[in-house]
Amino acid sequence: MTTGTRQTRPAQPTLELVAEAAGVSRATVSRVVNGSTKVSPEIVAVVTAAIERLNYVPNRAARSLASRQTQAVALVVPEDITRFFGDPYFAAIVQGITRRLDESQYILNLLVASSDPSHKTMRYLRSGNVDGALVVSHHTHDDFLTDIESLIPLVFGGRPSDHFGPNTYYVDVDNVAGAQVGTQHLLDIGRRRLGSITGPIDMPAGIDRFTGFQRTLEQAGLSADAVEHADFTAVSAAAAMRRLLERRSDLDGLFVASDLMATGALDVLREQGYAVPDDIAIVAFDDSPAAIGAAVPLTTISQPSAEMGFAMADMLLRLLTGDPDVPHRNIMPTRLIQRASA
Amino acid sequence: MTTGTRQTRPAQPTLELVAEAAGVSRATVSRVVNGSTKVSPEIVAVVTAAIERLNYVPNRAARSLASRQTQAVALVVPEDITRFFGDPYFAAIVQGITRRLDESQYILNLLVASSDPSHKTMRYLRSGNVDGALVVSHHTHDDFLTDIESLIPLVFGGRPSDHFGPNTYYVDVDNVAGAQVGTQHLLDIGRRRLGSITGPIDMPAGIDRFTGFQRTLEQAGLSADAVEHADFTAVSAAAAMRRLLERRSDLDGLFVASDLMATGALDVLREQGYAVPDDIAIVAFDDSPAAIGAAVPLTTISQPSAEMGFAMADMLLRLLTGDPDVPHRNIMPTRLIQRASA
DNA sequence: TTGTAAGCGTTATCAA
DNA sequence: TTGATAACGCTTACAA
Repeated sequence: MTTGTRQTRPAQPTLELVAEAAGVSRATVSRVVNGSTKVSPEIVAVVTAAIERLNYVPNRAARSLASRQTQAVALVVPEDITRFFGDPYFAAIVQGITRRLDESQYILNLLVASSDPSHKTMRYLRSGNVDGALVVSHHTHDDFLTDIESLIPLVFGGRPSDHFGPNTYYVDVDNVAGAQVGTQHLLDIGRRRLGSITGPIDMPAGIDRFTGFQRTLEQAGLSADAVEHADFTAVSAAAAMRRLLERRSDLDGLFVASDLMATGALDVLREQGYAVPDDIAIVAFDDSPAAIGAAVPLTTISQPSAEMGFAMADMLLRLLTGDPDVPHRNIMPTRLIQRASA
Repeated sequence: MTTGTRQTRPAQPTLELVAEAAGVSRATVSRVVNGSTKVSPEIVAVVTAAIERLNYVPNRAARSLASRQTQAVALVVPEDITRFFGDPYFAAIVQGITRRLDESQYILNLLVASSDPSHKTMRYLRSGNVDGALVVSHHTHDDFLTDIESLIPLVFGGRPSDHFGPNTYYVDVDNVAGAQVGTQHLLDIGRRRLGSITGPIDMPAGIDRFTGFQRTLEQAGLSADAVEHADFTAVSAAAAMRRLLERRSDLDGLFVASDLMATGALDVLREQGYAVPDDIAIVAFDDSPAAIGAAVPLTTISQPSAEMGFAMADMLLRLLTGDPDVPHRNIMPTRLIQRASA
């Protein structure tokens, strides 16, 4: 074959063909393919043989058109690719999701898009491509999903914004409580001049962890004004760290809303000659691989990211079976993991 | 609505409905939706209005059943999720691919699976889910794709194994030449006792980079037996580094087949008290973010990973249009990037 | 238990 | 330029 010869691609065998080869009707083949019990063993054998021989695989478009099901679910991530790949948190979530999905017939379609998500993603979800969707890293202004909610089941990773009603399904941790434990740990080891680098204030996880920090300091009668906001990236956290040090060079403790951000903060601290934890102790959040791999292994609030992904997928799958007793929320535990940074 | 009330989900409007609302035939609506020029402006206006009003979105299953096209392509990655997320190389590739695909109508379906790939992945590809596929991180034993090749266009990232004919499409760099440049650099800065940590020997990229290393040493009349194989992960590279040091504690230069692996090697070297580059100089491969972020910024062979992803997608898209002049290979340039490690 | 036949929501081929 | 009408490949009542 020479370059550019447009290849004639052999058509895949159809149900029709298998039926003919096996000497039965299309309906019977369909029953065999779908594992119906109401087919005699002999016929099953004949049909199965024909399927093998012809190397038959059902056409998904036809199948989903007829059955009104796709056997696929989407994972919607309203972030750009760089953030998606850059934060180990997502890796853990996806891992958990696929672990659950692998035991099912469902396949996963990844929709990672911050740019124009309202359009392409919406279209995708509304075109009947998937039976349901998982949503992580949800921002409060991402209200384009509210319409989708009435079309297909949605499960959120992290409490969704208030655009969504109280009947929304989600898996989360108690971010406020987690942040309180983390901040308290800094107090417990004797730190009193605490600062925080927060997540984005347009995300519940960002807000809640900040709230936990504030609340703990209030209760201790300390000021909580050494705060800078960032967006869960290392770069933004580094910038926040610089701003923080400019305002308050006397900090002795820092609560950072994610491990990845803590690595960014660490870089700046090292660069400016601060020792961690001696000068400044750090407690982070996530307990992702980034925590262990950090220049100073991070004391951090562990959340079971992979298990959360698993639970999300499980919740969605139950929803898809029409299970009437799926609880709307699943709040999973956090715990303090002590390492070198605090 | 109470917990568990099975929600009645509104059906999406169909072509039929739009046609009725606009007072035209289904065929005409279809023409408008697909941007046919042969529709009078007035009718276009009427139909468009009806589409807007009803919030119509075409059903993809029906469309692809009728048109025998899916407007989707797959990215097949025969690795497990952990490796996929762990190596910045994949992030760059995916970024390049989506950059190209975003300018098109096509959507991307990610198939990341090392376990039982022959089954689930095959089935997916053969079920008519996608019009074509991109394959990266291809192992020589991954011969399950050979059947697929006759069904849909395939474009490989990296030269595929010999299971595939000479008419296979792929985007690659000259790994042998790149490795030669890297190894030569170590010689140029006066190192003479060189070792290498290679990629997996079941991957062309692994083999070729090793070949480049060997060839350079041969030409210099030096021995190339201080070699350990790893699998492109940091962990495997760390183990390889330990084995290497056990055999040869007098190395003064090291060529490592990827940045990620170099970070694993660096950890071991630091742990065992070797200074980089003073005791041992290192040249790596990829020029991914891992190279800059490494404990010692890495001198490395840069390959244009994102551009390669872009080129792969572009090649596939051209193939899908039936373009008769798509070249079978696109070999992109590498170059040496000097940083601190050598 | 098996077969017949009517959809599923599009596109595409003809006529008009 | 527009409209019938027949596919596309499968599932699913309904009959037999």
